[in-house]
Amino acid sequence: MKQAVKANREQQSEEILKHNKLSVTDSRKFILAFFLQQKGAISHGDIEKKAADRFDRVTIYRTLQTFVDRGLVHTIPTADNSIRYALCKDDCGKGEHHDHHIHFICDKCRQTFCLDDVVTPEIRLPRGYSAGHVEVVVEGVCKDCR
Amino acid sequence: MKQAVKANREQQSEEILKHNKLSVTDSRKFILAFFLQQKGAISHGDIEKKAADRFDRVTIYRTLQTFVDRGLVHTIPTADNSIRYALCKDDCGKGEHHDHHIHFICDKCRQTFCLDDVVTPEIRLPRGYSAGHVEVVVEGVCKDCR
DNA sequence: GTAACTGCAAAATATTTGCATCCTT
DNA sequence: AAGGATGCAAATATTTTGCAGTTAC
Repeated sequence: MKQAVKANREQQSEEILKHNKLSVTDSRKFILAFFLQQKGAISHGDIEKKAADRFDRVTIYRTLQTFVDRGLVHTIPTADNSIRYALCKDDCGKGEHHDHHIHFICDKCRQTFCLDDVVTPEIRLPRGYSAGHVEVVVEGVCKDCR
Repeated sequence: MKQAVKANREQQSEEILKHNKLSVTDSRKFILAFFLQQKGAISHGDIEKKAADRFDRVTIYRTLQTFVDRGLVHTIPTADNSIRYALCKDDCGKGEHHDHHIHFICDKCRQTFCLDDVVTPEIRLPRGYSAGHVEVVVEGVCKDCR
């Protein structure tokens, strides 16, 4: 059963790659499957821990960059200089992300989640400013940790 | 006249340091005066460029850390792994920041501003989540660049 | 005088780049 | 076969740590 789930993720990864016109390689499949497996967002370090023996650190950098460039994955800014990455649910076009959900970082488990159902609020800016992307990051305690 | 303004910032820096029970040293005065002079938020690199010949890089790291710890300055997360720092307007207590303004990053000039008048909105979280700090970062074009 | 701060050296960590080789299409 | 992806080595950049000397109070 578990095998089946894993196999499913692998297949799903492959489809996502093809759909985005990226060549299907081991590292891309692996990293994408890891994203699918995770509930939350992951960092470069998380991937490295999981795959250090299988892929080069540099490959992970390049793969993540490719995913971000192609709109498969978006970054979540944090205050501690450790960028996290999460799968885009919608079809984000090349170079243009249009996720409008907020992000949640749990103070207890330190996991980062995309709250897909919570839409970023309208922000009223002072005269003269025009808004593009709005990023909301909430820190608190997640439903599993309370 | 310019001299007077500068001298004023120096004096102001000294007062802030004393008020926060920090010893008054050259590097702290300099960095604090730099914050006062800036409209926007600054990065470690900005300070280093300005003061590389006067202070050690390590001193800048430690000074910034001290300021954050003591609540003089808060950090602004960015998506490109380059933390920015800005003065706290309110009296933030040791270890506890309570700024509730949003941050704005200009796509043109790449400056980061604290929009002190724009209050962070209430966010309605899904059942089970409890919110602590809410960070809002808006990207767009600032009033000087449009 | 004492505790705290700084500079310097060095270690540890993180990220980027060039290039030869291998793999996907 | 051709272009793209990977691994490896090395260059760069960033951040942390230890310690000895200096400074603020």
